Amino acid sequence: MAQSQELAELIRLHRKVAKLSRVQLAELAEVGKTVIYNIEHGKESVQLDTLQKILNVLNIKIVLTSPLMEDLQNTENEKG
Amino acid sequence: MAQSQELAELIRLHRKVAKLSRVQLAELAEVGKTVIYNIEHGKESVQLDTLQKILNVLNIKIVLTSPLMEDLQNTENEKG
DNA sequence: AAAATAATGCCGTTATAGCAGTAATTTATT
DNA sequence: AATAAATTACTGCTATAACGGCATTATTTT
Repeated sequence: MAQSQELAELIRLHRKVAKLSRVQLAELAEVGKTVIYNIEHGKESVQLDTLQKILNVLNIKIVLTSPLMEDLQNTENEKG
Repeated sequence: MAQSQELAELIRLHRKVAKLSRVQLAELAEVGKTVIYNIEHGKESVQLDTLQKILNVLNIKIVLTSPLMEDLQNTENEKG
């Protein structure tokens, strides 16, 4: 996934496009403003659930993929 | 993304398929075994970077998507 | 089936993520 | 261009994620 720097800019970009200040985003996401500050300053060490709250507000989805999951997906579709 | 329960089973499934014990996975991922134990027991509160280490070993990718990103992607491809 | 080996479960401790508050800086208003 | 308003930066504090160690349970070997 995104390196810390990328995550930082991803969040920042989405926040800016949404015309939100950090405090506003923090309030909407129901997290402290420090988290957003930290993330945007390249700190990769964020709780998954905290990040999720922020991503939800910004309409960003986390998708997990793997060869195994794709295989299972395919097998699922081939049944018949 | 996956709820905690789903993440738990996602990790467990991949670990099992890879024939790894928690301790082995922990060592490969260079994290404590407690983290894996916690995740597999449905604890959503995990550090992103810690989770990343585990997912790397299990060959699971985190992908972030959003309408905005897709728009930018499209605009990028339409240049010409 | 006993012994040995391995895996899982759980606990006390420690480092730190996330918190609210305040200072500094930037932007908007008159 | 002052003043006000808003945003960002930084700080000390607290709750807890992650750690290793030990106990328990499961699996394998003889």
